[in-house]
Amino acid sequence: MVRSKLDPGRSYHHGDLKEALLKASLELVSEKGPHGFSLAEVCRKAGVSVAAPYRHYRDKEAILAAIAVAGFEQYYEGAAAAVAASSDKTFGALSALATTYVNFAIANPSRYRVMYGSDLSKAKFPELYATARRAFDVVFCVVEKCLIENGKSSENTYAMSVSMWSHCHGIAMLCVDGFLREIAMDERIAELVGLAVQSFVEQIKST
Amino acid sequence: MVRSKLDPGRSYHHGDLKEALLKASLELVSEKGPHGFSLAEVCRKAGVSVAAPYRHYRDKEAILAAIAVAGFEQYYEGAAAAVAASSDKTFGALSALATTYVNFAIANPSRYRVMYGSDLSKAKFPELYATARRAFDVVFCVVEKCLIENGKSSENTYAMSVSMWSHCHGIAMLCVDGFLREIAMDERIAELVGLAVQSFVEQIKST
DNA sequence: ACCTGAACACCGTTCAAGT
DNA sequence: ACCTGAACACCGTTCAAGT
Repeated sequence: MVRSKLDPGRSYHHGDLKEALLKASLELVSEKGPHGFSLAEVCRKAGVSVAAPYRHYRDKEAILAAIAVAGFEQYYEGAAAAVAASSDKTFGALSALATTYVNFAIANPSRYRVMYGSDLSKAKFPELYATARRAFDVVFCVVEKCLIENGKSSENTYAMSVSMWSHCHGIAMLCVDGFLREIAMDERIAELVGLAVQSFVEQIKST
Repeated sequence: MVRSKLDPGRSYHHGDLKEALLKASLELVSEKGPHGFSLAEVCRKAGVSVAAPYRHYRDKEAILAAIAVAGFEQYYEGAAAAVAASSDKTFGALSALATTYVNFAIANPSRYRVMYGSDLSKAKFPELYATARRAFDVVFCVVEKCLIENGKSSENTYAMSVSMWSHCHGIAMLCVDGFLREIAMDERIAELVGLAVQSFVEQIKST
């Protein structure tokens, strides 16, 4: 492969292999799922040797972490947009957010599972948790607004936000792990999200 | 190894290797987690060759399924006992059930992840989903009682039960996957379970 | 600096061969 | 019927060697 030295974006053999590997990884994980995902096949997809990734990522875990970070960022964009697009900034925004959350998981089941189920420690991948935290803050802000606008103390905002997150995460996880498909509820996900939001609303109104 | 022919419980070399492999698998998955779990190491633990398991389990997936089934059964026992021990058979039982659910996950994090995150299809492992369904039925019955005793229609029992399950599952999953530990909420799990139950109660009372 | 080729340890699975 | 030994394809990781 001959490359011009006047082509600054491209390095020796490949030119931004790091990005190409991430792209191939995102594709492969969507195709084969987290369990079928292998670094070797990513390399084949990217057309490089199996040793090539180690110049750009510490190990397989680091690539999974990159997938996870990309996932949280992608979700964050959608979540922020959903809240921004909502005319009602309290319960309406919360409903839009919950729907966005679960829809993201359903649209990207394998990525979603990598995001949460890869045993990626905070010590090794602080960026991952920072990105996840940024995504969580969207819920936090909406919940806080719900509490304040309804004349409630906001001291419980954190716990209430985690509770709402948990509820959506439970729906999303059961769904992507196949436990709602198998128990015959796949076309009623919207109903479940509705119940989650409703129970949250009733809880705020009653306390 | 010499064995008497008068010893009927023990077969050729090992004697109930199937059970021994399951036991070793349960230990190993608890030690190393779902990602560190390997069939080869299970064989080393059980003192047999790597080919030995294939006489008793179709493949690695089948052993994971056996772990999952054992997990759902163990949880089921605890859940049924918790409901039975509760004097209040409606919201009190529901609260006990939710606590039992999340505590099971926290006490057996790796097993819990195998139960839900192993991509075990209903087609290949119908027994797994039958056992999971049995566990779900405990929630279903309690939720039904909650609705009826509070003068509500029970036509929504199924969706409400799945909603409650999702909420607990979300808390449990975020916890075992390390997302509550990292966001500093590990000693407030009971509070989260309390909020989940409370939101459910308010929802029933208000509809 | 970036990538390849070859090597190593490890794993899942199969199959002929042993008891 | 149950298990072993050997084999095969595959994977993650390392490292000397190439450009």
